[in-house]
Amino acid sequence: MKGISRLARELQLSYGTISRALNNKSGVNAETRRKVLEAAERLGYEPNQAARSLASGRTGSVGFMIDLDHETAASGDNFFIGIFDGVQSELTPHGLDLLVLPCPSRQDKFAYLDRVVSRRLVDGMILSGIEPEDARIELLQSVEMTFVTMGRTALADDYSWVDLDFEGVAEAAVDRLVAQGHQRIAVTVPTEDLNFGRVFKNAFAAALGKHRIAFDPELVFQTGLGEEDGYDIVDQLLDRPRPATAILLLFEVAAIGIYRRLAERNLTPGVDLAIIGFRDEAIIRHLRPGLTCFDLSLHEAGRALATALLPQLDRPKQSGAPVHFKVPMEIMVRESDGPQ
Amino acid sequence: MKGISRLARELQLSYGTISRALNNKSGVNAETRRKVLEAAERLGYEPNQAARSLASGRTGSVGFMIDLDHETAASGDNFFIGIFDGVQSELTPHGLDLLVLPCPSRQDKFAYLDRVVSRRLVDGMILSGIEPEDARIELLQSVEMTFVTMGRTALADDYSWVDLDFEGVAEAAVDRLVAQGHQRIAVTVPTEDLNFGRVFKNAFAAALGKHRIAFDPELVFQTGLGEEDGYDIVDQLLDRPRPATAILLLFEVAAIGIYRRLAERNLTPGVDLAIIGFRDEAIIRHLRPGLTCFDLSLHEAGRALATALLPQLDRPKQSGAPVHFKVPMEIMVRESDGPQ
DNA sequence: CTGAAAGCGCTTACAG
DNA sequence: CTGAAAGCGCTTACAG
Repeated sequence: MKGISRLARELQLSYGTISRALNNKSGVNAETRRKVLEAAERLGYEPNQAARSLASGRTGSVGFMIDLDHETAASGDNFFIGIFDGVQSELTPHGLDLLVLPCPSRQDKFAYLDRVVSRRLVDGMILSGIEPEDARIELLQSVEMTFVTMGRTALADDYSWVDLDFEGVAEAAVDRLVAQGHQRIAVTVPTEDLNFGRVFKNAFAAALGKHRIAFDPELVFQTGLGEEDGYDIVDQLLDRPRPATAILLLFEVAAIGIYRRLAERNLTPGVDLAIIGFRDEAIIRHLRPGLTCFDLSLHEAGRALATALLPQLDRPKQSGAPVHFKVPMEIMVRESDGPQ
Repeated sequence: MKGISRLARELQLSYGTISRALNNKSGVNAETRRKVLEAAERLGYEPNQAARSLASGRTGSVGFMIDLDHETAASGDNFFIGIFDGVQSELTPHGLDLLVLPCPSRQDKFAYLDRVVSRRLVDGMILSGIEPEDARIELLQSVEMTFVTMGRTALADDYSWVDLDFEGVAEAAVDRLVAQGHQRIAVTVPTEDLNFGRVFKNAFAAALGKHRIAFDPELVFQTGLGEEDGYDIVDQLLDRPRPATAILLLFEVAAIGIYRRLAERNLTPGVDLAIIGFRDEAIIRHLRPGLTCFDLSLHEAGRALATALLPQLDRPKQSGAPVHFKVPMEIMVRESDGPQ
């Protein structure tokens, strides 16, 4: 005698009434509901999720797909931890669980997602590591599964996404550097086929354009995400006919490598090269002079993802207008970006 | 007409036969099986997981519970990414999925797990962030859910665990430092109530004992996991009646802070203070002089977790002897731990 | 080797 | 407001 039948016998009520009471459906006597809830609590009853899913067609959970691929994972670290927490904070009150679905590094992302979706493991999906043309989006659209992405594709229009405000970052950084007299501003973007590199580059070019500064492709460096990538770039920045006087980074730890190489060359950040970093993470806070970079709330990003997902989850199909939310990033001025 | 019934009509076979063919059960004609598999492939059939779970009592997935708590999460980052990949590599061939279950920072870990277990979301669990006395273990034992832990409790005997070889680390590091003339060796352990701090401290005391060096509690520093915690410790190490001459770390990034503070005091790692770090992560590889630390395979750790879990998953109850596996950590000698 | 049928533990129209 | 019953899509003894 297990599950709901145990409650039914204990309470002398039908399955239906118990189910309705437990699920907060209308049309249950308040006193009956109280009794059911009390008995459930007392007997430690939790509904069997498989049975519930099969009967209702809903799993009560949301999947968050991440890559276990090395390059992206390296930057992922604490990034996703913060996001997950934000997502949960919005999901839990709605009785929804978050299931993180790690796609093995060896496995094809599309095939992995296809299987998750076909097996009906979750009611909705959150995708990350978005590529400029990401087939996963069409997959989810074709099977009518509710989803939202962390990051956007090149044609970011007909679905909901949340992304960092790369445009805002590019503009704030360029505005500030130009105001300080810089004209030769370099940027780093990922070598990967990740779309945010493209977004950022475009935004950067636009920000330069606003100040009537020509965009120089030679000052765009496609690099990995590591500390060593920052290290390697310094000589390329400085030892050229027209050296860069400033650099804007998309990865946290690259700044550490830049500082190190500058130190080796007896140069000073903010004096010999203006540097603006990306996220204000613990790992870069010890740099001296302090690294000017951007503050953002991962928790807010997570909440935004859940918030975009929830209405669609409640009433699928009636999609409404897609949500496009850019998580604001606020510049934190320190000492690494002095005048030219 | 969906799911298995579509196949049934297409093939003119009963549900039972199709199910048996799909699930690789014995007693199906080879030709029949081939036809079923072909049709399933062609029609893109994937069994509904809820129905399958309800009927079979097995979910086909393994849960990996992680904390979203800040302190532990900070170190977690790439650590877990590597482990997940190792776990998957063993699970996938068995048709099992890995579901990462992030416990929100605000939520009680026991209650979170209790709910997961009661709802029968997974067939087996992997636990991390193990405390010296971790009630979650008794919970899983009492409901007879298969599990293995990443890390061990104080009484690590009647269940399977995989842990880093803290004993090996302590011994190798102490042996090496003592051989170089060090007698005043300090260590950092987590302030948290995480058991690995305890394990490491005991192993460290034992390693000292082997060399007949008294264990001095004043040289054990309970600190956070951050770079700044390393920074803060340097003065405490050196500005005391009998200064420490060496330090052994449990966290990767603490070394960065130690280097920084030493540089400020015009002291050199490996000359004025011997330092042995923990994991050989990208983030510490740029340190000069190079940080002596330990190499380990996260992938192997993940594989060990899955390997310990799989036999129990196949035949529950017939537990067999619990697996206790320590992931070897090999010392990588660089320049930060010179003679006294 | 294959089929018919019960059953897994819930939810949800449908009556009353 | 409550009960009786069908049904969600599979698996698995049980016959044959």
